[in-house]
Amino acid sequence: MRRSLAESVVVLDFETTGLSPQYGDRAIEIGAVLLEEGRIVDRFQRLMQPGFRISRFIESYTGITNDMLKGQPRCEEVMAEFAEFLEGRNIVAHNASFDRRFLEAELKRTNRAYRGACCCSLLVSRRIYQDAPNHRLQTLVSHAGIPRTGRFHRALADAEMTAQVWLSMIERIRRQYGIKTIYFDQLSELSKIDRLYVHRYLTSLAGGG
DNA sequence: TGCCAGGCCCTCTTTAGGGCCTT
Repeated sequence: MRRSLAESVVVLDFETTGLSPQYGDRAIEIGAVLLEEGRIVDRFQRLMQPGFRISRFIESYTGITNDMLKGQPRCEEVMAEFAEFLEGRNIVAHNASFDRRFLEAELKRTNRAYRGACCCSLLVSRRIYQDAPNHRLQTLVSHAGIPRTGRFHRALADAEMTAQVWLSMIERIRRQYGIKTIYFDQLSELSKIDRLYVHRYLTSLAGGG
């Protein structure tokens, strides 16, 4: 894995027709922001046609309607464009296993593959915001005092707010442990360790050990 | 349509079950 700053990543979010690409679900919207040294420097947002009508539940859940999807490009076209935006950078997503499954499934249809690393803001938040009432994106935005940038469950708004939650967690670690520079792979490691050992792990980073 | 998938995480656990997250 290329060692990159934790604040220099692509934060990604998909809206989809359901929960499982293996059972035929497809992406209908992708939203992503490019973070460079803690600032949003680029954005990517596209609606796309999944090839079939979406359910009323998804229309209601996302606010994306079948009418809105008429005339939009097919997933394959959008994913080819997004692959250039991504350029092998590391990814952050809220419940990243979900977005990664769709990313890989949709890229595969264009004979591409994602080879970068992926870190889950949900898993990190369970360790950094152990005091939050729950770890849904909407709750964390409120818990961290982050302003809403749009409608929840739309891809770009969710990607932007996930990015702000991500930066907020990094800032909390910095402030609490006096760590100047945090790397992506260190937060990736943090997302896997037992919650009981979070303090010990971050203290070791602060000490350079 | 949202019971459906998959992975994490807790506990009444580890030879398991169920809640939390994502759409």
